[in-house]
Amino acid sequence: MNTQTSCGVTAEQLENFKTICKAHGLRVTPQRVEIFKMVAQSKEHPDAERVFEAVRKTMPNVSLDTVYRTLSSLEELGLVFRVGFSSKARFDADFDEHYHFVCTQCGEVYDVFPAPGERLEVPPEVEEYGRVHKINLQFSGLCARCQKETKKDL
Amino acid sequence: MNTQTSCGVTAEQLENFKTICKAHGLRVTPQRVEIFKMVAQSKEHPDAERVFEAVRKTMPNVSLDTVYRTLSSLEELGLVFRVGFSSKARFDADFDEHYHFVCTQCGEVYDVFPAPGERLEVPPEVEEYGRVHKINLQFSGLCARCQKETKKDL
DNA sequence: TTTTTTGCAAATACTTTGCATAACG
DNA sequence: CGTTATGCAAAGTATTTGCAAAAAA
Repeated sequence: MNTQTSCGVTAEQLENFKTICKAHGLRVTPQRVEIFKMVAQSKEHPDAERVFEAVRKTMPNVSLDTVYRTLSSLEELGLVFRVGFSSKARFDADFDEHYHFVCTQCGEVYDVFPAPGERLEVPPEVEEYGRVHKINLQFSGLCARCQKETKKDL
Repeated sequence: MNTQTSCGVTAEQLENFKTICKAHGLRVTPQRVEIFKMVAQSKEHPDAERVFEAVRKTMPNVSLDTVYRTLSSLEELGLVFRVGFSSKARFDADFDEHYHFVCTQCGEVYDVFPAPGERLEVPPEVEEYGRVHKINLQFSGLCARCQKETKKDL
């Protein structure tokens, strides 16, 4: 069974990756290259373990912690991102339709209630995948408070 | 400093909670009541630890694992939900605007690319909280494959 | 050669589970 | 009373970290 992980990364993507690494003072190591290629060519939203298994095939002694470290680095460089939220679970009991603004710096979660006219509709193509029970819309960025904090520090 | 956890739960909410518990054969224990009240009245999207601390004030010997267990139960009953995603991190390197359909049963993540006309706009009120760097829109439900599986089992 | 990165192992964070006792209905 | 839920302690996952050796610039 082929879990469709293949397809390949373009030369430009790889160049871009190297350029960005260098621009941030990060060395272009074979581990980083392989890990980036794996995520970039995958269509399966792999977790760290999955990346580890895949990379291990061509590089038998990578370690899982290098995968974790590299994924974090790539994320900081903006070359890769996390699907959804993660880490610890947070709960809500407000079933009125609303969205969240999550601050990437302090982690604060703000509720955003849409004005009557601009509530989100489920696009019809989504229904092809299954029946939607819940919509989760999350905006992320630097919150106003952290923006101020950052300015103060300059 | 008051982290605005208060405000109170309505009598109807509490009645509803009790009714639903009973309907599902779950006992209405003081722990469940307190934990539900805490989440329902909170505006801060608390994590398990936070619920634990809060509930402990009025009920000094609740245990953290009861909080975890109860939050899971309440979630199954549909009285509470998780904000965002959780558990393990999954990565993506496709920066073309797209959304995800996540199957609540098998965990599969499907990409959904919006048609040109129906791309999501950032509602203006969101910008009040901060500058949006990333949008994460996730639909969840039972995927087509799991729907079939479920039918088969009957 | 200097600094960064890696692999290893150990630590940490979050969450779940087994079991005897306590509590609900 | 019978069954379910709780608290405790211990086990699991997911992820992070300290450190010496190895590799990049």
